[in-house]
Amino acid sequence: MVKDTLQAETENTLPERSKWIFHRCCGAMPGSEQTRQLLLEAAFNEIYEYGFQAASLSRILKNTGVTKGALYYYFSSKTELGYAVVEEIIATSIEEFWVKPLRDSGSPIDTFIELMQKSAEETGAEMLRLGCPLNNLAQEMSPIDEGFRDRLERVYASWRNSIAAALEVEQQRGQVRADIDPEQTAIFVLAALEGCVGSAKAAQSMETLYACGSGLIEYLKGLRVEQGSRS
Amino acid sequence: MVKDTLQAETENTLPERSKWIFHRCCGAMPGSEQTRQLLLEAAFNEIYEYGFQAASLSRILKNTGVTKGALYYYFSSKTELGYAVVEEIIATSIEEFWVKPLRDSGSPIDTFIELMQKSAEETGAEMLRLGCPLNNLAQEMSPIDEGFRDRLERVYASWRNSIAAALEVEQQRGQVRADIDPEQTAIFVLAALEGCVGSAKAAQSMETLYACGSGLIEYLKGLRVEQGSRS
DNA sequence: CCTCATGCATACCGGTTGGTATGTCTGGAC
DNA sequence: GTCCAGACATACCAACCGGTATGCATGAGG
Repeated sequence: MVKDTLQAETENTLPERSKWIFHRCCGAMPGSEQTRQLLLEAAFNEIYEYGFQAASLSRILKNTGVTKGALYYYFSSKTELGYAVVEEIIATSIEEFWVKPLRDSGSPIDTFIELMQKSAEETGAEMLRLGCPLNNLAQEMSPIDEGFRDRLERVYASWRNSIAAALEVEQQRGQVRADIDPEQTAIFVLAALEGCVGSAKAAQSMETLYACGSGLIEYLKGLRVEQGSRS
Repeated sequence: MVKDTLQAETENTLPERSKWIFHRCCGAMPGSEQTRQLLLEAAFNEIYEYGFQAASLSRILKNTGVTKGALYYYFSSKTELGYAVVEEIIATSIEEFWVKPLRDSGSPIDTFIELMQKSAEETGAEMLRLGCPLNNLAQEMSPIDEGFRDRLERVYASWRNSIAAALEVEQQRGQVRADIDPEQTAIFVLAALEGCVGSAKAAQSMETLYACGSGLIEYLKGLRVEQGSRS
């Protein structure tokens, strides 16, 4: 029944949702790469909602209308599917949302603060309920699976480096205090950011998110050189 | 075989580990409360290692030598066992380690920093690998189980309040800047602290833990009123 | 000495899990 | 028309899951 609904006439016809994914992710895709992408997106959602260990392949298959044979044609195991989600969904979305804007920005600290606000606005509700996908996976899987740890840490490193570079740029321009270590500060800023999201999720409270975000923003502004007289 | 090893002669004789737990937790216990406590401790370890959802009752039973009948005699379900772990293991340990020392301290901010260092020294290795038990559970279960969220948030609230109270005390003494809001700052400090532990866990790197901790300590010191001239 | 509740121990259950083996359909090369 | 590989679909599997029903030893109370 589900199958009938999903596979309308020809097998190239996919349900509306998958078409959206199809267009959003990669433009034209050869042959059945759509199926793979569909699975990746569904796996991401499933993992985001339940965590990797509790993520159910059957549920992913039910949600996509894809069968188990197809899944195991593209991914050799649940773990490999998880790895692919990290590398192809999570990594790229962090890259697009944080790393590129920070790299291309004229005043990166302002950009960082704007991205925090943008993130709260755009994905606020989802983030409040489920937290940060990257951090969720890292907390769950880092201690028990090296493969996940490697891949996740690579994403973190890229993110962290983009923050450190931003701080260094502003430092050389004299916009940021000379006595801070950009690398170390970047580590702390990223930790605090993830901590804020996590706290808000734990409390399921938007107020916590804002209170916490304000704290971080104040900290960031405190990194700037004091201008004018004391106050 | 396992059973033979564990139940030596009389059924009051418990393995060495459980005796240690027995003494550590509650002093003399009437009758079979030992079994309950043994289960709680083992369940805590299992949950700490794998998370709640992936925690296996069979593994807990294997590790303790207790049987399923005994477990379900004390706890009506896996979920109730989890709740009990939060209330009787996690809550009390946070209370003992953080809340009481902060409440009884003369200079709470210094005490807080000392507790951070003490925590890194005492449970550093475990914390590096597995993170903070409270935060782990909160991140995993808050979105999907209200019962967990309630109980965990209560622990967080107590912890947070003890930090806010500490800041307020120092503020009234003129040791801490008057322009900060103790409540909001406490939220951020706690978030940053959990963020630091989480980052170190994600990276599985002691350097990250120290770098991150230093960042937080600097932030805390920045809350103090500037003494002497500008510098 | 009998009773009865406490404190377990054992056996079993239906459901779900990740994983696999085999079958089938289809479009393009020749 | 034939062949073959890519792209799935179906059926099945052992392992494990949380949970339950029942059996049984034991010490205290009457």
